[in-house]
Amino acid sequence: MKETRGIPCQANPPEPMDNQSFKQYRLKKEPTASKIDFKAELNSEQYQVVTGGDGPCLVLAGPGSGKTRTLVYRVAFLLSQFIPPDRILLLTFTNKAAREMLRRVELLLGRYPTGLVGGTFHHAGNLALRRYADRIGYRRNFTILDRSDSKDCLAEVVGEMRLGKERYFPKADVLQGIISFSVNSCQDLAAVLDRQYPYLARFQSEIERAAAAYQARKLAANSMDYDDLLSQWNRLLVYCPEARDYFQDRFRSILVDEYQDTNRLQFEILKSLAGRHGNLMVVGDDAQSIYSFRAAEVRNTLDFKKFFPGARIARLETNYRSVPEILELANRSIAHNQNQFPKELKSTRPAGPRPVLVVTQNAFSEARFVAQRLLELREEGTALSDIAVLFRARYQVTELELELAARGIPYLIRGGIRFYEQAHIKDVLAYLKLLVNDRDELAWRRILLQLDGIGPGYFRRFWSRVSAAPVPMETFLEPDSSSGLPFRSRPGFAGLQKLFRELRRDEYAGQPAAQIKAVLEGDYRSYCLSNYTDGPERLREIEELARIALQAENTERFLAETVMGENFKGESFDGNGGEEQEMLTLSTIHQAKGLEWKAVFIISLADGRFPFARALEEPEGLEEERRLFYVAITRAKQYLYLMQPVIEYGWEGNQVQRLSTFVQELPESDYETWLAGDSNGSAG
DNA sequence: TTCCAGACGTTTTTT
DNA sequence: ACGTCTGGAA
Repeated sequence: MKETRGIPCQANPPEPMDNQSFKQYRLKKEPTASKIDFKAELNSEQYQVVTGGDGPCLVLAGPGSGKTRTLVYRVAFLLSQFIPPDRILLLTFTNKAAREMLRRVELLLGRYPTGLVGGTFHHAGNLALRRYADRIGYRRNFTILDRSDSKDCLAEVVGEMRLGKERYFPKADVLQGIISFSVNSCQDLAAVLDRQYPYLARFQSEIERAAAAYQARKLAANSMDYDDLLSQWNRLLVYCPEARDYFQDRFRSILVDEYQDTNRLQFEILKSLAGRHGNLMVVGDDAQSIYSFRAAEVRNTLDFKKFFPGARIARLETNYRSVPEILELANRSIAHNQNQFPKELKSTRPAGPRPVLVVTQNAFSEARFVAQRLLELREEGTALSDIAVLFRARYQVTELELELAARGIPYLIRGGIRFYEQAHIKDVLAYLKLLVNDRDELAWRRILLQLDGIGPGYFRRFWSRVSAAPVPMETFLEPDSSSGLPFRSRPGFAGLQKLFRELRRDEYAGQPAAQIKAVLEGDYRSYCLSNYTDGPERLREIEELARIALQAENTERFLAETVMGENFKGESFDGNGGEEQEMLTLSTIHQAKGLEWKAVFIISLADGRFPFARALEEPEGLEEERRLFYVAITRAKQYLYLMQPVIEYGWEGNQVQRLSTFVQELPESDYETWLAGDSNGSAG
């Protein structure tokens, strides 16, 4: 999978498209697409979409209407029309959705079509920038900052500018949110402050200065944050005609899944990419727009026709997934929203069981019920892998995790802390980052602060000297480069120099797995064991990381994919590491989008937990939460359990919680109600 | 300046 | 219960 995806990162300028090389693709590589009998395999709605002509097209698709399938078949159709795979761009929003999409392309065609670029917007942005970053002032070997890196960087900037001294000046977290929203929504900071942070408006000029300094800092470190992968890509398309021409020519067909989640910035990118030919097919469902906190613009969907005059609009309103009882519940729920395209979803499935509201005493009895019921379902023939438990926020699932662990039920948890965001993983990645980009200030910082006797102060001195050098790594490796650092740090510093001398030898070049091993064999193993109580476990994870790295093409690619979260299926390790093992899925609703299970439990359906209290502070908050509920319900094919814990086991004693608004507003005839039988809902 | 200990407040969703 | 912040000692 790794080597077949994406634009190769080559140093030379793009070659012109020539038909000769495309012919080879047609004849040798993609015979399968032309053999597909589209008419036989698709229903009439889907067929219209799949075989429709070029030009802009908006597909409004309800849940379970086979929209990803339609998109995948559209790709196959294009290939069968002799369009070479490398002239197709397939975009979506999350890694999860991207993986699913690409998996199905592969499944349908028998193999991944060589050259087809598919993945998240960030993935595509990364590839585009690897090719052209030098045109906008960066170098092509830039490294990528994850959320906490960029937060640290921002905190550093604020500290140096002495802005933090102002009372109530926003903390780095908040600042990052503001800046990120401004970038993604293409609004200037003043507008964002005005509309969403009026209480911070008095800091406007300071925030603007901090944002500018942050941007400059990243440029100097030759590193980009997640937002840069989009905004710099967009800059490239706007300011570099050569790059724009290249991408406009190269991608003669662009397909976007989960379009309702795109934001203004992504829209601008799409406009540039599809600007010349307009061959843009987007598929989405406004009722499933759940990323407004990331500046998703439902207007992109609602006003598609305005932006792309002459656009076709197609609808997929048949639902193949859920039994009518579940679909009925979903339709009733979403009808409470004002802002939407009303849709008439029809189920094709025969009648099934009614959804069930299960009232339990508290989160522990809720967990017990779920565990017990899912074992029964398994007895009745539903595979564990066909069951999911969905929740609004990560912390809501802890009681269930305990219960599952106690019963030895295997599960895969999605959402929450990501594998690559853990300290020990980031530590190791920092070494690799320096091998790729020795201007990466945050990587240097991370590594040097591990040394005894070096803190932020000494690091600053070190970096102001070394960053001025033409090649920071060379300067670092010079014998006297530790001058100015405290005596105590000298052994560690020398060890670090030795490690990097080793890592720069040819046999490590482009071999991230070998590099990771060398880092471990340096001082990191001891560091890990002496700093973390669960050191051995962390080491095991690092070895796992090395195993994954074996698959990577080179270090640069490995780092980018890892930081963008593409390398880990479940974002965390499961005990057995077996992919095919029968496992229950635990997932945030956000991450569950686009997936389906035979049986679905939605836990924590109490006001305040879901709808989530803090989300209601936003103006459109309740509607977005309801869309989230809608997404959750429509994941279920046959069995749907709505779980209500009555008593909140909180810090300030126990409190009775109201049933979630989203269930209350449904007619009681649409579901059954069960009272979970166990009375000893003790807090274990 | 670094580093440790203890207090504090805090808990969304993703790239 | 968990990372982040603060203050004080080395």
